Amino acid sequence: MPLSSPHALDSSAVLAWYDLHARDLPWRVSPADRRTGVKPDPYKIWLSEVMLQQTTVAAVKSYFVRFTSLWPTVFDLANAPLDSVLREWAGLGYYARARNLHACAVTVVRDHGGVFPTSSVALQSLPGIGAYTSAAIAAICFDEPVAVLDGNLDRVLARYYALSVPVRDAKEQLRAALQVAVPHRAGDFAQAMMDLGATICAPRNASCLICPLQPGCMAAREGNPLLYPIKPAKAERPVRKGHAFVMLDAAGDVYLQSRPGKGLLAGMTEVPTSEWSADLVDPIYPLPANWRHRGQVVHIFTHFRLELEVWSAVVPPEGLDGGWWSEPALLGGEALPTLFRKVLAAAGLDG
DNA sequence: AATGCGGGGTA
DNA sequence: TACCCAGCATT
Repeated sequence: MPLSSPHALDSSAVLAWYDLHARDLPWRVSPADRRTGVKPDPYKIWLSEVMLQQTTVAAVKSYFVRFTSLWPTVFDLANAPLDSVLREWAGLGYYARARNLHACAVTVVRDHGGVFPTSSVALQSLPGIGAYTSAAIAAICFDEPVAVLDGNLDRVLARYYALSVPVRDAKEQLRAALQVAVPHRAGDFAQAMMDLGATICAPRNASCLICPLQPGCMAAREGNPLLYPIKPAKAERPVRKGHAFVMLDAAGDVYLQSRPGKGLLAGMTEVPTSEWSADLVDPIYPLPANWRHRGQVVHIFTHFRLELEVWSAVVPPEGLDGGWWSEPALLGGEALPTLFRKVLAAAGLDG
């Protein structure tokens, strides 16, 4: 399935569009500043790129500002306790990213004197930095002429070539087609293509009349660009059910514990729960008490839907092991993922 | 090559 | 509701 278009990908047209319409983002050096010699800070580009993995710009902005305020350099982040990094990451999702972020900072300080490697190949050996992120950092910070292929580019290129198969079945062909189009301004080109995908060639709206790539775009020529990219068959989302137990002591403090270091929500904070299974079984309470049903919480993960029945009770402070008691007013500072903030809210706590 | 891994914005 | 987002690590 060769890719074909009567026009090569016109990087000059894309750059000209970017010079006029670049998004203003907290981690970005504008094309105008870039031309005067301003260089992006690799630390901030790296941090933003990790946060942006499978995460929207809107969700990332406040986290990015918070992180750079707390830890302005890679040395600050490397010296921070992992626990505090996980706490600040809480709510952003994909928590392995936070662990890898900290591990990467430690590696850069210990093995590279606090200076990020400048090639995409070297960058990709660092924790949490894969094919996309290594290329993005190398292009944006150092103008390495490398193809930067993310979800936006998948969509833009699938439309440009009217790709008749799902993107995952033609990834390397798309990469090769993009690679030959990378211009001297490799960093601006990468950001331009992503901006184009985010604004003009969007998932549910394609503004072909103002698109700099329209002259060669096969999907635009066909007349229905939203037909692309072709979706692979979707698996349906199973349901898992269980119980969550919110325990309060006489002072009103709530019992919390840490999740295991691997797997779902690894290392994050939770309240005790039952096993999660396809069929709801009767609750087995952690302690005998006057348990009260406080309602149900529904939470959607990528690969399953979770329904938790929320129970609460006042319990004696002994008989529990491995966790700690937290004042309700301090819950905001705990590494609680959104699921357990919902559970606490159902039990009448702010979360 | 396929799977596990969050959460929110948006239509 | 369903989709999709500046993907990576593991198997």
